[in-house]
Amino acid sequence: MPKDYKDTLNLPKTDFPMKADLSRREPTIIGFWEEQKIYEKIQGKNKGNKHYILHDGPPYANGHIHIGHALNKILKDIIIKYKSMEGLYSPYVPGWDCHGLPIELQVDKNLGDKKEKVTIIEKRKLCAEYASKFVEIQRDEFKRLGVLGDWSSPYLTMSYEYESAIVREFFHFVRDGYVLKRKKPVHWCPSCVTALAEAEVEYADKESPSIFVKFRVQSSELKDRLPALSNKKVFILIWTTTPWTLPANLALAVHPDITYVAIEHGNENNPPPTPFIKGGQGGLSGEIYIIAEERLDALKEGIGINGKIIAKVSGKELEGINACHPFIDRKSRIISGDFVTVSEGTGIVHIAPGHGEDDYEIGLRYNLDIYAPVDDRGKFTAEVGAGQALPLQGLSVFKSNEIIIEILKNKDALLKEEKVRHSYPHCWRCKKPVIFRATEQWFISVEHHDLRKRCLNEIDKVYWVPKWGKDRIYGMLSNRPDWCISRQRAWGVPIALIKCYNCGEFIKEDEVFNRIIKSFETNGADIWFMKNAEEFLPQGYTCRKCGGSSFSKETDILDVWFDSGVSHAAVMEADKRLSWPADMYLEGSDQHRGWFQSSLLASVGTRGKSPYRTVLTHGFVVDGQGKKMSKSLGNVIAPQEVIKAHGAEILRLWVSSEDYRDDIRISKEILDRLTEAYRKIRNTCRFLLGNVYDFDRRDYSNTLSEIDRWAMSRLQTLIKKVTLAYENFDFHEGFHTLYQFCVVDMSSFYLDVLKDKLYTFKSDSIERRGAQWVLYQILSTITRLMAPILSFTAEEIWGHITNQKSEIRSQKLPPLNPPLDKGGNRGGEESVFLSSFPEFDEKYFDQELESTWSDLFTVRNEVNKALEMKRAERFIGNSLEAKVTLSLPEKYHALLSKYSDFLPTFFIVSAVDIAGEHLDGSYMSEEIAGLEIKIEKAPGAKCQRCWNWSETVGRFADEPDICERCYKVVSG
RNA sequence: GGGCCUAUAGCUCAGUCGGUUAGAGCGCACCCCUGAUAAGGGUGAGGUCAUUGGUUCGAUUCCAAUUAGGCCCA
Repeated sequence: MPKDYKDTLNLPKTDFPMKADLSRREPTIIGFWEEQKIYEKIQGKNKGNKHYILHDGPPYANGHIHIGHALNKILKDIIIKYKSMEGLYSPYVPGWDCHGLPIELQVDKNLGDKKEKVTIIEKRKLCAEYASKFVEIQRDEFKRLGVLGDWSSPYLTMSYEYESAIVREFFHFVRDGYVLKRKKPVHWCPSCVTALAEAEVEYADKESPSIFVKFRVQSSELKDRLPALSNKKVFILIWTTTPWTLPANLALAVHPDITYVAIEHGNENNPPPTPFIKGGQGGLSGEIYIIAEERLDALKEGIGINGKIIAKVSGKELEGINACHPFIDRKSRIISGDFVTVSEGTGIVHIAPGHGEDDYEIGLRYNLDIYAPVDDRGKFTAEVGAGQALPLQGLSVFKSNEIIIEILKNKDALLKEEKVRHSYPHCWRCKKPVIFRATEQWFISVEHHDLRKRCLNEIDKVYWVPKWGKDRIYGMLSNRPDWCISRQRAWGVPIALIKCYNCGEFIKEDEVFNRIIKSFETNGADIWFMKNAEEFLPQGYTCRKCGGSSFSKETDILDVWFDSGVSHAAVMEADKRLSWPADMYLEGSDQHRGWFQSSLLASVGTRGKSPYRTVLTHGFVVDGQGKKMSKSLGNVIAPQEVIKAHGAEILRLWVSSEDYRDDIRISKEILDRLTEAYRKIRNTCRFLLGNVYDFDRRDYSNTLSEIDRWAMSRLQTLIKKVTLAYENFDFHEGFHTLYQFCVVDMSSFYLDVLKDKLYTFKSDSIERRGAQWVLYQILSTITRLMAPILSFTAEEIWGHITNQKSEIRSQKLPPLNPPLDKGGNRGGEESVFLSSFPEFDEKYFDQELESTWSDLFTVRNEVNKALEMKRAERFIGNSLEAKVTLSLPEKYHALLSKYSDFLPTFFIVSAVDIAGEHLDGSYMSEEIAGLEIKIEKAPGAKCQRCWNWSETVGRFADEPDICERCYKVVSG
């Protein structure tokens, strides 16, 4: 039994555990950050430095967080931590969106039958409580992700200050003339007598009439444009399933680019099969119908029209022609809209701007009246029929369908009638069909003072990541209608306007506005619902217009997008911790329509400038197949589950590893891969820690061997790449670069090669100390490079680096200071986040060295292949059993000869020879022409201490099992 | 149906301003080591660069269409 030399070696020592046990350890680290007030210390340290404000978009305070929230907050956290380590003042003030329908609905649901009895104030109180509850829950869930921020004082859109800021900003718009009241169709439940939000509408099957209606076109309208049709009975054909909207018909819409045909019904070559319709007078021979060409076949079959095409015309050419309303003495103009399709109907759409979304939009464009002669209970008003006697007044619209069909028949305007079953909106509460009906709503005009144009200009100045975000919001904003800001709801900030009871004039005086703002500031928006209108006015106030002295309050509330849209003013501008404008807004790509846009409008409208300099958007989280997550598909992955199974750190690593510009995938396999990657990084750091346990922390930078200088240069390259990745928000590139550094440069090469030196050399030898110095630099550097992403692990490692955690050290060593550890210990003893981000150091970067070594690696790879072949033959096991003989081509001969002493270490073999000629039985390289590699057993015997094979083993009588090199160490 | 976007190995990503056999790491297979050990090392097999057309001497790269998927609208 040979002597055991293990105790004479410097094997790695560390109490940094290999097993991360993240889900258990993470809460401890969060506790450490909280107790030590690390976030506050970061802010204190950077206060006064250049700002980098990332303004948090408020998530909705409803429900637990999902994986998309996690993605969003982690991305924000990575940026803020990076910027903070760079020395920028980058506070994180989280916020929540607290008002709005979903919360109100949930509260209604909880109230059940009691809902009708509670007052608005009581309900608002319940809503606030509900929102508070989820603010608490989400706050804990966000903190659990390792996100650092000012969690103790977030901004809430329902706080008094915020609510008063909302009305203040609203008044700003009012004062500048942006705000107007206008009719707009909304979903309306005639049975509950209330407006419904989209979320309150359920789609269910319903039977409706399906009718084809003729609109006569007078010859005079056609003379110039379509002379072929003049002097004939020409009709435009439309199809509808809501006959009751016909009294409100004001136009007919065609698609400008669709081809329409005029078909002469039942000409002599093609007599009509009469009677061919059920329940109508039908088409008469000789009548001409205009329909979309593509609908021709379907309509021949469906409604039996038949005949010769006598004209073809594009939609564009039809535009402007006036048709006659079938039963009201009114023109119905042909207009063109892109929403018209040929998928059903006739390719021509009946337009009632007061009763449809498209109809409304196109109606605005063509300046049509937003006409809806229907009251709150869904009954026709006296207005219906425009002065003509129609038997519709006071009749429910659903019941009037039959009568209207009867009228059409009598007027010979009905071409076909049948019933259809289709999906139709119903009220979620009473389950009855709803209608679309124009009601008075408040708007912010996007044309006033060129608001739209000014916003588009600002979009141009913002830096969009990824860059297509600009096109997206630009397109959306270019086409968006005026901003409808009123909601007929309880849970929100009221449109705090007061109107004269007598003349209807709204008060728009600063004095009144300021009183209201003040009142909201001290009492919250609830006060609006508690006091009379007069109480918000100065004593004895009279209407400036009519002198009236009684007033009423507007009771609609503001769209919640207005709430969050003014956060730039309510938070960034108002909060002492922040500043305006923000350097970054960072949200999912859905916010191009949402927050990015509402914030832009709110800011440009009142400040003339965009509230953000950079907008970064991420995609949505989808499953491993790229499909969206849904309960019904059963492919939902909750962040809470991932945290429980793997730890929040793995979630953070996931966020950093994927390209968030696109949709990002998550699956079991992805998480498994990341867990592996995590272990590799962790173990690399553990090995580094284990090998610097006895480092004396002196400066060895001037005594480095070439391989150490190579490692230092690679480290500089790493710093450069990772920093660039953070700067460009390409976190996944940073992750991949760091990971590959750990795997390729460190684990599989540098650390493997270094073991011999670290373990077997004299512990305080200059060679070993130099290597330790480098390992320390690497450890300190990569820990800080990973900190914004792998925050928990970086902090854990940092504790060991800075000596706080280590029980192994026998003596307290002096801390490392720059330049020994550049940036690592500038007040950063306590937390990695108080240290500085690593900086590229020109001094250690050596491009020439790296490129020389790149050639050496090419040869090394070939040697590995040769060794592997011999291993497969069972000729060798451990590579140290081998001696390598090289025959080299010209190009490599000089290079390798220069490194001949180093080559055994480099290849991790016991001996290397460079031969001048062809070698028998050698491996012939395919990579390098002329390279031959011969593998033989290394001469001598295996040294029991360093495991190298050497002919010097046995020369020392007192230590017969070890080599000369080891003998010197052991006996010295 | 419209706007914006995506598609490179099992996974996550590079790359090609159009030009010889398309890269990396992981995973996988096989092997070695047992002094990073629920670790470490080596070798290898994996891709018609979504499909189909077009431009070009030449396309994974440019263009168009299609398919699949995502967000926002309708």
